[in-house]
Amino acid sequence: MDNPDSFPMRVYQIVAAIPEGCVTTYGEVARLAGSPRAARQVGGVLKRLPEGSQLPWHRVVNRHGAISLTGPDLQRQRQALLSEGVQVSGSGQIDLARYRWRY
DNA sequence: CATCTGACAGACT
DNA sequence: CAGTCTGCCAGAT
Repeated sequence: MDNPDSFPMRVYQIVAAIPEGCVTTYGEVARLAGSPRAARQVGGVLKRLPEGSQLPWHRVVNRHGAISLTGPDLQRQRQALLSEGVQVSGSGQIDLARYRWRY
């Protein structure tokens, strides 16, 4: 297991705190995790989430408010967001000004 | 141990 | 507005 201060663990705790019906960006998660320029690693952590994780990873999008995944993965994230009231265009575009979570 | 590769972002050209 | 470069850091090769 990772020690509590590891980057992955900090990311887990932050993402777990994002309220339902809201979204935030990879960069924001990285910033809150204490590594303002490690946005890319946030994606890396979420990508390797253990099977069956209850972490709301779908509430994390890129700085443009767009879903960064492609193909079927994009549709899964889109559906997850739609089901909790977040409007998402067919291409995966979200209105950040409206749904962005402010810490 | 050296390199490469990203679910990104910000600064710069 | 579209490329290009760099920081960051875990995993894979």
